[in-house]
Amino acid sequence: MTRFAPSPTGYLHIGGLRTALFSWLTARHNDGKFLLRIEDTDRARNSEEALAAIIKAFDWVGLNYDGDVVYQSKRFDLYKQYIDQLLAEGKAYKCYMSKEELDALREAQMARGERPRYDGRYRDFDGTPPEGVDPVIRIKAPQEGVIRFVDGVKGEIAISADEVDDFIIARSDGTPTYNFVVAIDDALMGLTDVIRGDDHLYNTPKQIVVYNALGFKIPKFYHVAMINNEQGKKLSKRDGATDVMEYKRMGYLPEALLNFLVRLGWSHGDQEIFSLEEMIALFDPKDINKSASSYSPDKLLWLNAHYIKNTPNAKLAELLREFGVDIADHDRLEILLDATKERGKTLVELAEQINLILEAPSSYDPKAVKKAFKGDAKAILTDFIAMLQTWEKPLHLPSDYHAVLEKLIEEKEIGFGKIGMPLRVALVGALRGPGVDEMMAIIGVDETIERIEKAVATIEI
RNA sequence: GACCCUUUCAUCUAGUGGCCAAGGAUGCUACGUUUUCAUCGUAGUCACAGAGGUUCAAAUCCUCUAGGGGUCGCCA
Repeated sequence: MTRFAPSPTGYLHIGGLRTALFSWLTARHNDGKFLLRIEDTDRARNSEEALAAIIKAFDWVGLNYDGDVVYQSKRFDLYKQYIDQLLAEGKAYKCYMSKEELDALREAQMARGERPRYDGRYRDFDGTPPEGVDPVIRIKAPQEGVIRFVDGVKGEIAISADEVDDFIIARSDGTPTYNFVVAIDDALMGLTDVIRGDDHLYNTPKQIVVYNALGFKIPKFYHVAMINNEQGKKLSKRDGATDVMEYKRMGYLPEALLNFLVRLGWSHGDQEIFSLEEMIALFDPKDINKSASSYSPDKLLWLNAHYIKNTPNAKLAELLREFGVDIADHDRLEILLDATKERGKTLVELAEQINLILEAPSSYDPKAVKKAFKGDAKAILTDFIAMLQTWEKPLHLPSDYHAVLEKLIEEKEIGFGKIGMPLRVALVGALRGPGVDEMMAIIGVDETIERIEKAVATIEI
């Protein structure tokens, strides 16, 4: 039983998706459940749009969660019960310290070179509380010893008790705080494995304090190191997209993104390509790396190219709709995509490749013209048109067109390049792209002749 | 500033004391295939952060130093 617990303050971050993936894989590997919980206890910072964006991103990559989404904001009554319980048991207490006093205390501690923390002044307070102050509730953390736990990634972690102060579990307005509700929910939802970013490492001892105070069973923790940029610094928008949905817009396939992310901080021998099924079969959180990894988009691009090549054409045609290419009903769909899908590393590039063929060239690349439209190119192209027009066999497949070319070469006693190059430029305006046979088969004989005629008209001499 | 985590090619990583004068992948550079581009194939390029120890033997264990990251909120 695992979970992903984002706070709805922005889009789904690429790093967040990796943690979610690790959790999801752990659950699926063990035939367990994967739950989604929204950490929205801070009402001031949440937004509906952010929540919708996160769910949408989950949808896109295909990580399914079990049961209903849990909203912490709807469980305040539950948390209140536990606060009252701790208060009644003397495991928590009211603190009347003002924010100003707290700031002053922190500043003084910093000045002395200490780690700032609450000094426990109201821990055993039984005097008269100051007037007009709404108290916060603090939990009693152990005052000596060390808090230990075994992290599934990092190994044994021991944090001295005096690093953990009596932290606030309820604000002065009565709302509960993060470390308190996380521990309660993780326990109540029955989580066995908590996989999260290692920026939470220091929250763990705090949450253990809550587990112990409430008598809950402590789950197994896994703290996954962050993803940095190529320079090893914190990943920012300048290093490329951090919003998961941005990858969709850039033409990445979700399976490529997931394959890329799973190999960031995890590996299984030398294997690079993992289908979702293989990931589920092979993933074990104990194999997660301790150290931070750097984000480098090259490999993602390579993976994306790989997955595009291996996606069925019908599926590709459907995906391409979002990129302005509607070829689902094209009668040469198979030839078209077979010819182009090895040339586009993203759906955006693939769309460009397709348009290059489907749309008659509006101009001819000057360099290509110089190279191809010379010598007797004009005459050869003209001859080719004539042959196409009088060809008696059907012209459907690339091989049909190839036969015409063969005949031309034979009759004129020329090399393939003599016709290939100018023909290519006539068809697409440049010296690149799929084979001319394929391209002619895709656009058909009429369009082929039209394009060649148009090109011939531009050739001087 | 204090505390915690971390350190193998440019990047992702394999590696748990001898199989490692360190393997795979991406990138990059050649060459081959291709009428072109791409794909694909072959080859090359490139690393154990540094210094001390322990040991017959260390990338692997220990110590220190340095780099990087994280945390110190009535945020999550």
